[in-house]
Amino acid sequence: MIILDQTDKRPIYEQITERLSELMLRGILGENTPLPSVRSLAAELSINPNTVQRAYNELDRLGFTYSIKGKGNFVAPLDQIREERRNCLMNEIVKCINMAKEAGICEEALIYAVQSAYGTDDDKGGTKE
Amino acid sequence: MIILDQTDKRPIYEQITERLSELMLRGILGENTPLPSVRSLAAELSINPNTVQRAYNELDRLGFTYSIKGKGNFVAPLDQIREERRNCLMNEIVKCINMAKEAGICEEALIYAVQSAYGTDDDKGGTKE
DNA sequence: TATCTGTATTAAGACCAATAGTACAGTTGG
DNA sequence: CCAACTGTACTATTGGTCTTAATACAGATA
Repeated sequence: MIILDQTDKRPIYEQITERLSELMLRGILGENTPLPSVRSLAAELSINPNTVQRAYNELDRLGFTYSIKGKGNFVAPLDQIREERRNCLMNEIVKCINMAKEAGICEEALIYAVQSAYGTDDDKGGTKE
Repeated sequence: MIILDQTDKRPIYEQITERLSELMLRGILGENTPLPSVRSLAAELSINPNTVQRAYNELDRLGFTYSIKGKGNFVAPLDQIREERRNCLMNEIVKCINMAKEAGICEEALIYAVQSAYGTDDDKGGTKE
């Protein structure tokens, strides 16, 4: 479910947070699904329970999960989270586009990049997936 | 020339590196322009000379500047740097686009964002610049 | 009640950013 | 030549964060 990347320089708790939120955003972990317990995930990853708890705290703070004492941590309803995610991504993309413009990248190159990703360009690439 | 953001959690040397590379990419600091000396910039920013030197090392390593012992640090020829910058930005944008697709953002929204930035959308915004 | 769950706290070690101080090497102008 | 500038290198120390470690307490459940 989770694989830690030792070469990744980011903190372990951040890797866990990112990985789990990714699984939730993709729907692989559905609403109200219980996460592994703090202690069991720590044992599985051979890390300290405190580190797992820190990751879970982050997820809770960000609204990805809710926790019930004595029962566990559970995936929260994520429609609102997904909407925020989209807004956040659009902001990021607008920033990137403006930087691209400033760096001298032409509009057509960006349009083409979008069409390639969505498989709507004339012939190339997007046959798979 | 450089203003440090105390609220910025990134290291000081990174802020300096970013700010100076920005000035160079925009042509505000032209080719072969000498940067402030390690000690003078440190005095100006009220930080340690070692921190400035670390920033200058980064710029040198990235190809933004070249240094001559006893003379100073100078802005490097930047055509190649600009090209690398464009490649880097395009990679970033492709990543963003793919994340957007995965998050459920439609192709049209991205096309519109591009057109808005370049002022080629029908009526909105892009009157200035 | 035993055992699972989450939560909180404190202490210690490792690592990095940054400071401080010193030293050495090359350049330049008087 | 020499004083004063430049870059560069090195060690030591401080402060903060990440992580581990060891407890402790509280709620849920079979």
